[in-house]
Amino acid sequence: MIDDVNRTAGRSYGQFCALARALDVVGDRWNLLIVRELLAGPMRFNELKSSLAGAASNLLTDRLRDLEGNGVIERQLGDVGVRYALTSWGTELREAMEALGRWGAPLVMKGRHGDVFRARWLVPALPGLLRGATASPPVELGFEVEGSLVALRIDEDGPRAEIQPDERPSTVLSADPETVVGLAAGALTIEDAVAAGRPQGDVDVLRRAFPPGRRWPSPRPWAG
Amino acid sequence: MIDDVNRTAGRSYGQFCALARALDVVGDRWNLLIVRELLAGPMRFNELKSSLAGAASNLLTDRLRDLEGNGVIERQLGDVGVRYALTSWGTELREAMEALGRWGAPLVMKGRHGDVFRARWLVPALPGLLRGATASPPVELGFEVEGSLVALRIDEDGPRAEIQPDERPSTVLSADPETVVGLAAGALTIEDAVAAGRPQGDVDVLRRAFPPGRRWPSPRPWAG
DNA sequence: CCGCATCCTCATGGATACTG
DNA sequence: CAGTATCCATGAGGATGCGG
Repeated sequence: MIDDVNRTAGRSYGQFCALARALDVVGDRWNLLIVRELLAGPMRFNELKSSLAGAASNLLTDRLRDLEGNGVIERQLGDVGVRYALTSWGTELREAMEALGRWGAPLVMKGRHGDVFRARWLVPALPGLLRGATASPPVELGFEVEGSLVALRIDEDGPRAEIQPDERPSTVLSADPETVVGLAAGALTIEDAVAAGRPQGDVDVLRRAFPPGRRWPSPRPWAG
Repeated sequence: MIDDVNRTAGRSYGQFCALARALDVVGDRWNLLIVRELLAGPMRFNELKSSLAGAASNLLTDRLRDLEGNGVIERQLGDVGVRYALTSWGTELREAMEALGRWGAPLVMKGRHGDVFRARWLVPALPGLLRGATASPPVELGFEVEGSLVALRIDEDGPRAEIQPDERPSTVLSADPETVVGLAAGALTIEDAVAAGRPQGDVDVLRRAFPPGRRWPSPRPWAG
């Protein structure tokens, strides 16, 4: 408790550059993963802690304070306790994070190597990886992964996802994380995913959401 | 030299998620700033070192090795020595970095507080902040900042920038970093920038590149 | 000069335990 | 539930050395 002043966010790069300033705010370890969690909705401290296994509670506290002080997240004091939520400015990180996720998609194609998984992470990931997809009339479907349901809706405005929706879509694909992530990343076709999972409802709805022919924009030398 | 094996890139988040995997590769401190430097063209080690003042040389070496091992950058052994350049996959980070820069733009609007500046940083920043702008016929202009010339071309495909172009555009605005960065970030109008700088050539060319009415997509609570 | 490698110091991150 | 307190390992940052 010696000096808690000037505890903003680690060390600044000291550069007059928008990217460097952004990294001063969200570049520290765990910060963008906290934002990813909150992109699916507000969370309690212990929810964050359990979802971000590996982050110590003190570190999580530090990061939440930093992000709050910088206007990225806010503490909501409800009658049930403290909830953390993105501010409107924090929500605008979605575009950058979706772009980073698309860039990293080839890395998840190389398989899961004992990594942990949370269905909540699909909420920003699915729309990000399906960026540009539109459908009219809209397509509504769901993925059931490890007991959690993620709803995906594609309409004229593009794709959106939601965790634990109020009503269950009539078409749901139950599958394991490898299948759903691989499908979203383009490593699997919808036929692969349907074969590997347990489809419920109209398989043609799934085919509309994941038409064939999606390809990586450029070859990946290390993909072998 | 005890154990140099498994020195990939710091500590992995251990999450089966494209964003987390991406951050495993480029999330370490300085990594994205190295990529930003190389987005403007290949660089020598000492160029990187001087442009990224504050990064120790050993750390820079570590990061360059990591990025090379992960396929983001490559070492080019020319007759003049070693040059570092982005791979094609590394170049694809541009979209994510432009998005992060747009998100961080409000932070540079709050002014330069003794931060260092390099004209090279404008090369990814200007197109990122002008994203979506098109012009036909194309607009070509330049900014002269601290002795360096940055050319900006906007055509039907959008904006592109280049450091130290082969030929000097006929319209060039000489100004200080605050003016150019503020203009790009939307904090200044082109009239402000022209008044603060020394325009050479056709001011209407500048007006075409920076039409009035650019606004932030949402209010910034902390902007005061 | 260029391209690092070594050494040292201290701030930061991470794990465990504990408390209001 | 929501954090503190404490301790330790690691990584960042600065200075310097050194072969080519």
